[in-house]
Amino acid sequence: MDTNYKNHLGRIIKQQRISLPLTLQELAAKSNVSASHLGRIERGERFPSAHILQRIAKPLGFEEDELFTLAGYLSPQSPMVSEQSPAYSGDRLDPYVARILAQEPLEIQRAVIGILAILQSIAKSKS
Amino acid sequence: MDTNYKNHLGRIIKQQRISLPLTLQELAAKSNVSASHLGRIERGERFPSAHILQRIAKPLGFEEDELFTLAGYLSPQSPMVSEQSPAYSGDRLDPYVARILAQEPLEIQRAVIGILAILQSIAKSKS
DNA sequence: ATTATATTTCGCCAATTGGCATATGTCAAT
DNA sequence: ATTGACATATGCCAATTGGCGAAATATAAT
Repeated sequence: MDTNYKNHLGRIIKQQRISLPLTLQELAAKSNVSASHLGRIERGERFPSAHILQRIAKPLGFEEDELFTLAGYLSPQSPMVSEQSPAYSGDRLDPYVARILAQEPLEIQRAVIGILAILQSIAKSKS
Repeated sequence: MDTNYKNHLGRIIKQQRISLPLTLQELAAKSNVSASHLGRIERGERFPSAHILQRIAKPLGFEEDELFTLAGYLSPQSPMVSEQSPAYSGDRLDPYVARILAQEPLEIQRAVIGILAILQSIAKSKS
């Protein structure tokens, strides 16, 4: 069972791995980290050390500092998202979220927003 | 042991601590890392984990990513401050979608991605 | 010198990591 | 169904981390 709330990192890693797509063994081969360990990390039974994160970052398509930030090892100090569009200024869009969504075609991106709006209206009607 | 090999980091940390100046105990108090552990790190008997590095970075006057790089956890190439992430380069994230999502708290952003993943798996199972 | 006091190092130990080997699914084709 | 091939999960274990308290060493003051 998808246990705790606390396992953000494992879910992110797994999702990224699946989306490539890679099996645990393939990722293990590319990163020199045992598949069993990777599996435990994904389901939150182990917490990856910095060395492990460094090894799996590029094979997963992450920048090293990005993964470190997601793991909570690096504070999200990055001004990355505050690029061109001044519309971003106040609020922050999570780099990981942006990366996943950017892979989707435009209509999917918009559909996601639409679903979000529906869920919000539902939540609002209950309060 | 390798008393002079990878102990690069220990020397840097000790030198920085002395130059401030701080005692091991003072640094321990500021960083919530035991003085004994800090001492062993400085003389290369222990290798600091990412959590420890994160705790001692600011008290020592380092930037977090700076210390991580010195520790060999982060590759020297630091494009963080430059500008946009290369991860976005291939695919595009619609500015409108980005603006809407950026207004939501982080957990909502992540939840949206999670829902997207579920829908994708459902769609996949039908094809 | 001889205390007193601060600072560093050491001995021990619980907790965690991460690998290897093995077990348990999962799914296709025969 | 049975087999075989692959993917993921588990059992076990060596190695490391990091804290606490005590010993050792340095520093200061009388």
